[in-house]
Amino acid sequence: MSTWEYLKARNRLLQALGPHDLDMLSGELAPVSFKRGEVLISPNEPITDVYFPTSGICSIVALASPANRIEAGVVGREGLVGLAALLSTDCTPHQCLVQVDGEGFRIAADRLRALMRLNSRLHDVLLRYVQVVLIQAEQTALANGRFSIERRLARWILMCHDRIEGDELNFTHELLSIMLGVRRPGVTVATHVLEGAKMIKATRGRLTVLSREKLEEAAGGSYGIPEAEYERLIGPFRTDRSERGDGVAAAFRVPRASPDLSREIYPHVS
Amino acid sequence: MSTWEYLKARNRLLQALGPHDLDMLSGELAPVSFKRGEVLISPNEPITDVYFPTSGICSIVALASPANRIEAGVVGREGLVGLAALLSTDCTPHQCLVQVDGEGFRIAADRLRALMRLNSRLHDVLLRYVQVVLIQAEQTALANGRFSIERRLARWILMCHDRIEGDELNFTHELLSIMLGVRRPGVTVATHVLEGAKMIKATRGRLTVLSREKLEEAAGGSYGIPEAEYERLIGPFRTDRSERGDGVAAAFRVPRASPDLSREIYPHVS
DNA sequence: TGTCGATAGTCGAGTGTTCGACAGACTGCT
DNA sequence: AGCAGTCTGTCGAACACTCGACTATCGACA
Repeated sequence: MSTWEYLKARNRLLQALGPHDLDMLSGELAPVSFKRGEVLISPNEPITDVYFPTSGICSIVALASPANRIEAGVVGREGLVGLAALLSTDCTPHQCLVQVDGEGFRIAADRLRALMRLNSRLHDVLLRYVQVVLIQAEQTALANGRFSIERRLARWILMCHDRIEGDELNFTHELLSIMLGVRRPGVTVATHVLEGAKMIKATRGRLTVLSREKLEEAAGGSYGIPEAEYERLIGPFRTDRSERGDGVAAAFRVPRASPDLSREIYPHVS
Repeated sequence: MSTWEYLKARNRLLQALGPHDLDMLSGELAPVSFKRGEVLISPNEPITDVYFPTSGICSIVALASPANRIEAGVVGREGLVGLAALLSTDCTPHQCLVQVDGEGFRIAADRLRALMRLNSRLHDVLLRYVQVVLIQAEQTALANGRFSIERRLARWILMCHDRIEGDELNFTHELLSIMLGVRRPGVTVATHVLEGAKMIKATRGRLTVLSREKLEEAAGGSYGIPEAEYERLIGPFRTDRSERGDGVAAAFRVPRASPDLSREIYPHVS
């Protein structure tokens, strides 16, 4: 099995297919990389490709007007970008943009649809993921309506932390404020509270997670439901920080996608 | 064609299938009626049946705890209840309950899934509806995060008005406050503003729409995107108040589902 | 080493919403 | 006609968040 094959299975949806069904898809998948700020899906423009990230984070941004926008969902290596293409649709009014640099695989939307018709395992896994995204959006509606900035910030940090390796998130308050749909100084204040409680450490443009447990408490129930649903329907969700093989079957153990960060997180590897 | 056949096509998804594909489904559909307060889908309980309403309104309620809940979506005769069943899933953490009495048709979830595999038209229409619901949830996240009670109330009234016949909605402020996720007196105040601007008339437990145009203005861009997506992907959306046949092909013109309201809205029928 | 742009922190005033509590008004029932 | 329960309207205080404006700080680069 080539290095590409290993890397493909870093995306948890592709991993969930298992070796046999992934094989079927494999020829269609082309490696890509994502840069922060890149727009993967533009509102009301045809979706030609679907992306399966193996690292990095993308945001689904709902917008009513350019000034009125808010994040409605987060996608990382557990998911895919271009969901509308699975739903017999060619485009969507929302946007999907890259928040954290990463890599992944691209497949032509019409090819993926064709394969879904042929392969029921693929069909099932991807539709289950749709269910998770739907629940994530609904939970975001709940959080936005009923939780304070502080709790929503804790929730957001947890959701991003689930999708990265290591504990460092490179986000400015400005960016956070856009995603949460609040004012920038509001984020500054909320950050201080979380920092004061030793949940995170914040430095200029960077945010380090110190205690997930405390953050989950701070999120006050706004975090966890879509994540649990993912685990129930698809499989293990978070980036595992304690083990090497990510809990993947031996045949699917993969080298790290970002070797430059490797020493920091897994000091004794390589 | 029997009266049941006419009634089935009152659901806009079934209507969108067209006579031929609806025929395929028809034997599986059993008539049901919904009463306000009924819970059609309970959190984390198996979804055995999917419902296609022909009248009435249901809410998709997102909840983190019994006290923390908010409406994340609205379903009427344009949609279906039990979406998770289409997504290779047996249950969902959210709730679906009846807000306005109505009628519709029930089909066993596994039968519907089987038919979706056989009939690509059915498959497409239903997945497109999933896309609309997803966008609705994302827009709700946006509205909850960035719009005032007043705008959200206007949005909510419009969404319900789209799904009923006539202009009267029987909702208490208490109920509205739960759906919008705000305090009850907040709804009272917002109602007064809309009433003062002659957008609605409010009496005890009842709310009459006077001007959709003004309401759409008051909603300030928070209304319309999922509705437009529905029309683009599936077909006409709103309950048409100006015509008799609802714009449906002659073969699908139907008698009203709720004969008791009939005279009020269609005075010369029957 | 100094400059400059980007990021973070702070302030007082104003607004929208909650909170707790209660008073009034409508409606169905007896 | 009277009562009970539900629904609506209102109050002052507290709070969360916004708004506009400004300052402080960091860090890259000259």
